Amino acid sequence: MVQAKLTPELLHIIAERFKAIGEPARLQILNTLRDGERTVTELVEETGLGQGNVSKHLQLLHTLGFVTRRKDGLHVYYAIADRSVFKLCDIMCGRLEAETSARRRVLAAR
Amino acid sequence: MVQAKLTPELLHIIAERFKAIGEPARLQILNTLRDGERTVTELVEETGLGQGNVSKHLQLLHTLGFVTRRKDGLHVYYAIADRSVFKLCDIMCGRLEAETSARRRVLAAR
DNA sequence: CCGACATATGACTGTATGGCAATATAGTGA
DNA sequence: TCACTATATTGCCATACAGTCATATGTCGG
Repeated sequence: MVQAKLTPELLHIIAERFKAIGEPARLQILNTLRDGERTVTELVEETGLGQGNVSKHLQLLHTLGFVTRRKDGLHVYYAIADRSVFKLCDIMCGRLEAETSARRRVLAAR
Repeated sequence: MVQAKLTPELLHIIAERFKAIGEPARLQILNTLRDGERTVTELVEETGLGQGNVSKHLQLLHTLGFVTRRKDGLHVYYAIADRSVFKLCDIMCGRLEAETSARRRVLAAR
């Protein structure tokens, strides 16, 4: 949150996007797309999620700008729209590691 | 998501934390804490949220490591635990701006 | 001890949402 | 046109959760 004016509307928009990636299935989909675009069927196979479920998640991810979508005949390809989403995840993982380290230090001090 | 092994468990833990900040009220609380620790009452006044509501959100934010908590007599002070949460928000805002710019470019090309 | 104050917590309600099953829709080739 | 395939969509159900209200709990000072 840059020191810009935080209107309730902006808070809502930001929160909405965090909520989108606050779902394991959607994170899994994004991670699967990490090394290249995929069709829905491929995502279904690689994630083990149901087809209808994947489709629903993709719709939301597309609507909120997390993935791009292109159609080629029968096939629809989805890909990561902006790789900064992985930066978000990296930061969150870093926090987790820092927390874990802090916990280990507490235990070691006993 | 660093190229580390992404177990379902890790996905869940990461998602849980994104979900925590995927709620406008909690973002508002974090933003209010941005320039210094506050008591619950101060947060209630400054956010306009209900006391019970604020308390509940704080409990979750504390449990997930977003805020620290210290007690001083009658008062409990909450503060930001790790300022990287604002880095998360900055990145998300940056994405929004990029999206908005891209949209303006599309419109201008008409 | 009691009253005031600050905070946490429990119960309830209404709304949102993930996952599933079924079906609709779109595209292709024979 | 029809059958097949890929994908999107709809409706339903169970669960999660935000917000509210009331109450419980802890602290302090007279």
